[in-house]
Amino acid sequence: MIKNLVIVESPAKAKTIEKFLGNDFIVKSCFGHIRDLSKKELSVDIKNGFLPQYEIPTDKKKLVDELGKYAKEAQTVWLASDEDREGEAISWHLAEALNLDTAKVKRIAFHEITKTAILEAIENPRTININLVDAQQARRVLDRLVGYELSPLLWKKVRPALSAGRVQSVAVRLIVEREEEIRNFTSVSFFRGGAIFNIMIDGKCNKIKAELSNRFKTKAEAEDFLKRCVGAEFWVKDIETKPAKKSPAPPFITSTLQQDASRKLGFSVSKTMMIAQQLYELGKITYMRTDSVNLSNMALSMAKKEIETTFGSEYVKIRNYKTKSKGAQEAHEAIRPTYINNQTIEGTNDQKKLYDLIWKRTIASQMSDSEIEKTNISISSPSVKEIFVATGEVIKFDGFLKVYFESTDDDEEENNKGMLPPVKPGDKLEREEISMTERFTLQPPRYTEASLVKKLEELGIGRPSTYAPIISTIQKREYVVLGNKDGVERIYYQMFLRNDTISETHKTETVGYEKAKLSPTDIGILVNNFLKENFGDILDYNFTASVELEFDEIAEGKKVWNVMIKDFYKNFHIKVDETQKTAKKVSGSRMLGVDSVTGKNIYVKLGKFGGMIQLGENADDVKPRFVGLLKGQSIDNITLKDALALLSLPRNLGKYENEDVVVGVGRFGPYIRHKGKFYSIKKGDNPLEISLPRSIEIMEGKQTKSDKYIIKEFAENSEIRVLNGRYGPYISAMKKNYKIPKEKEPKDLTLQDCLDVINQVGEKEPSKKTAVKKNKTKKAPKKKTVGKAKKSTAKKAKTTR
DNA sequence: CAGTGAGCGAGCTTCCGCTTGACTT
Repeated sequence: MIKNLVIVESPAKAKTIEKFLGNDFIVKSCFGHIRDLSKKELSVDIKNGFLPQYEIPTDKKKLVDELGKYAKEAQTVWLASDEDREGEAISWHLAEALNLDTAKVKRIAFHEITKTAILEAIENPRTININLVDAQQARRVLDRLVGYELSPLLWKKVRPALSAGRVQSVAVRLIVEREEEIRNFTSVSFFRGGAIFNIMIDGKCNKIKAELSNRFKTKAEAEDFLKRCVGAEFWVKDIETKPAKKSPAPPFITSTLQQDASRKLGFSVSKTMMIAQQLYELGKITYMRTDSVNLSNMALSMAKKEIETTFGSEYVKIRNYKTKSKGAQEAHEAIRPTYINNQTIEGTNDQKKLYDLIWKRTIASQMSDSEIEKTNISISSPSVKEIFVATGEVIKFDGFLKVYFESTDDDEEENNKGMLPPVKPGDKLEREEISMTERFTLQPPRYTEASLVKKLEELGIGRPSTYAPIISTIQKREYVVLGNKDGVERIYYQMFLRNDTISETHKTETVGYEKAKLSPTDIGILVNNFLKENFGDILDYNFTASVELEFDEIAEGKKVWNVMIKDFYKNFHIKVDETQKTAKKVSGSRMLGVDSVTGKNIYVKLGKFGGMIQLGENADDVKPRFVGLLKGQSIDNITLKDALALLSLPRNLGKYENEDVVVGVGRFGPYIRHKGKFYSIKKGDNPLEISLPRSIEIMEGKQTKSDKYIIKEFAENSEIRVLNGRYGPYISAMKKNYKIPKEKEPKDLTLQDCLDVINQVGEKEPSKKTAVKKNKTKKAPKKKTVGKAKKSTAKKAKTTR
């Protein structure tokens, strides 16, 4: 006989809470939602008040049965799902699916996992708030209607298996439009002035670096300025010192953790979440999917104590932060260490790094402001009207900067400004050098995973639990790709005035180097244009915000959920029908020009297998010619010249071993054909330019590569082989793969060695659970990690003259 | 492995938000 059953969402939470409650309580987890609309069909009865048809997914059936058994036995069932819209719905679904007697159901909620918070919740139970549940149903049904009516439209009008939705389609739109901005951007150059002055103080020479307060648009103007400075003498005109303050950033929430881990640790969004999940399950940090910057009173007092003992009481400043983000539901605390007195933890390197970041941010959020003194020295000359300014910064009190420095995406070489020498107005300065450097306006940056999350959060689109999945969905659908771009070299001019002589040099720098940035694909651009044209209201950046307002009204009982849905659906569905009937199939077809040899039209369009060039009309008696685009080419930016080059394929390079070597583009990309055999041309070689000798090299290289694939074969048993795979050498036997023991050299393995390995693994089979877990921790973070975000203008100064 | 792309029509695909687990050497 069970007295009390408590159901929470997360199993880790269940474990913790069980410790706080006495023996009269058993705590179980429902692992999130237990019912949903069927995946197979719409499952919304449109004719019948949009009644949702819920079902228990197969992988949840066992769990629901189990919970049902406990609930039946229990005197009281405490539904303790999160206190937000989704959480309320989870409680309601539990009550419905478990067939709970209302008399024995009590709804409780707590925002922090502390004993006092939980006991207090138990003291103050309530009933399920059906208005809030209805708001969730409205959200769920709206998303289903949008997703399941727009997606099939795309299958018909663009390409099968595509998808659209309230969230993902806006995410794609952001990336597509940023790319358009970049394409329409033209970089403008200007000249920035700088100077180095010297002054003797107490027999010591001090240098002052200063910047000219205005810029010049042209080289001529810049040069003119230097000419005017010939012979000029400079004095300190004015000194201004003012105190400044910097305040720490609020504690982490999901989005800010993702951004900071991306900038400082180079983690991808999904990697951050995976490591955070591990830390949470180990009891090291609080819940990692949260939109609240709030810290519990217990956490605040722990932080206070920790700061006092580590840094001193003058470093303490307890603060309450207010959540700013749109649509925040604040069901949890901010992300913080469970025990703030643990400055470090045991664990993997990644776990340690992420914990360190969380610890520092949490601690810093409760520390004093840093106090800075800023000094501006203005320097002028009677001969020129322009003014130089030297700026210096002195930290009077470091405050929170002692532990944590918040970086931003767009910090332009803010070199740490040091102290300035103690000069007085009227001091004469010796002019060592005045320089003019050509700079360029920067194009808008492409989104990183983390900066996309930031933008989505600003728009109130998506939730902490969905940021990482959104990014993977839009990549899985091939709407966007995460890629790197090599920089290009650019020349810039520099002029100097030294000893009243003007000199000029030009230098080169590498710009536009990018790592792990999101850019749209052809299909992403086409789908976005299609949706924007026909469903502009849903793609509107404010769509989510405006429906959220309505959900809030439903939650407050001011609106009826299915009336709201009806109002929305009426116009939406008409538009879907209309588009279905009238819109033409989208291929992105564009005429590039006319082929001078055949006189036929040349088009570029998106075919079943990607972008292609078409020569001639579909309606012609003769079938048109097709050539696939090369990697890096897109239907969006290809030119007639590129198309003509592609149409020149397949190209005969000449003879090798008395047979023709032909280069072309086919099903699997560019290839070389020789004696009926195909050889793929990999990245780095261009089929339009490749030479005969290089082709021969590739053909010969191919043989050695396939040789390398098989390390060892055994005459006695052809089913067992030692192979070289993606993750290194392994044993393959009867379609199963085995790890090679560390102490063995792959190429020296005998058949017996292999059999031993296979048999050993067979013995281990029964202890599945431990074996699996071991595996998991060992190789989990092997996925490619995103490198540290680098500045887009990496200077590689190299004097060429 | 194999070097397409027309058109026909079968049967398939899809949303967002809660949670973790999983047979990758």
